[in-house]
Amino acid sequence: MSEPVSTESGATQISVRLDEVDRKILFQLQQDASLSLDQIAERVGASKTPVWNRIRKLREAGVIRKQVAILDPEALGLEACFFVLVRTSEHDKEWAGRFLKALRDRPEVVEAHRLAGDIDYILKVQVRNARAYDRFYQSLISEVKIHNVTALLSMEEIKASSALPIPDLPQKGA
Amino acid sequence: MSEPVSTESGATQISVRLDEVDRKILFQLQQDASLSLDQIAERVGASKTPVWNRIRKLREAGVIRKQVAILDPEALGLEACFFVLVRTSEHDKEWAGRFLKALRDRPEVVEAHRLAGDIDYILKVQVRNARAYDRFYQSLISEVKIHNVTALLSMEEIKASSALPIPDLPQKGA
DNA sequence: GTTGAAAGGATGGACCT
DNA sequence: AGGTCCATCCTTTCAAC
Repeated sequence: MSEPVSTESGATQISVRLDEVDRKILFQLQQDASLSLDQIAERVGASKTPVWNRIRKLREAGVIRKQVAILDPEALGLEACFFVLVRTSEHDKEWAGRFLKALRDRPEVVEAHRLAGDIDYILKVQVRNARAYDRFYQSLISEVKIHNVTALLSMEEIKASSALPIPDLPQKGA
Repeated sequence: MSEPVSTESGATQISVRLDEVDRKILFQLQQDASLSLDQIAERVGASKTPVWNRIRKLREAGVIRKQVAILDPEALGLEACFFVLVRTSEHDKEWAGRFLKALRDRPEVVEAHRLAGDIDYILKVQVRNARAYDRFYQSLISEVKIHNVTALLSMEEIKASSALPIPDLPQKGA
């Protein structure tokens, strides 16, 4: 028995070394996580047990965060998608905390990043229509003070990939 | 009861009527698609078979698109995320086709939208570092002519939800 | 909508290469 | 280390109520 490697759920392992097989497994799981072990094993050219052990380790190491269903926004009636560029004059901690909470509390904010440069934040907001966006916007600015907002309306989703690019293995002996 | 609607894999159903139970199921599956039927049934307050039938229908109707593993970008060494605002002078079909192909061919382009307004496109690009972004950028502009590019560097992912807001689902605190 | 039964997949052990 | 076989448990799937 080896001692259990304590890998907490939140712990991000920076230096996870992935070999070719790991990357193939991740590639498959990013495409379709409903595949059976057998199918994955076949596609990566290995057999069940080692594949299963690798998946388990990748989960424990936090490389695989979770497994989710991807829904169709249009089927849910969410036909409007906005990217919102936010500039603020206030940069104190207290403001940032309230802004953050305001974003977290609103499910229509699907993504939010703090940026470098003169634009402070970018949000991705998924709503039913322009009116719903305006309600969101009014509600947000009434909760936190924002200096300047630019909304970019998406006309067409050209590409939407939940799959991250999996980096190439550093070639040893190259 | 309605006649079976012919739902091809790609066909987007605009008018899918979802009841409370459907929405609860979708809510759960967006959070964690690795839950067993039993667990989902318990959480939505129904029992196995009807839940199973609903999930099946939601899949057939295209509301549930797929099931994927979500990976941790940092664990993969993808520590830089850029939002790229693209303006172009060329708006002909041929250019758009080549631009689209260029985006589709590059896995580091995780998301791309065509916009209304004076910015024509927004891209989300996930790469290892600034140098990798520059390589991407040089490669892209050498392939297609682009009038103006602004890159916004993410300093911090404040919120990243693969979950869409499901209309009319009572949020906690209501 | 509920129960339960049969089929198939996941998990992990033992053992071999 | 990975591969094979296997045994057990859990889940999905679907028939019957």
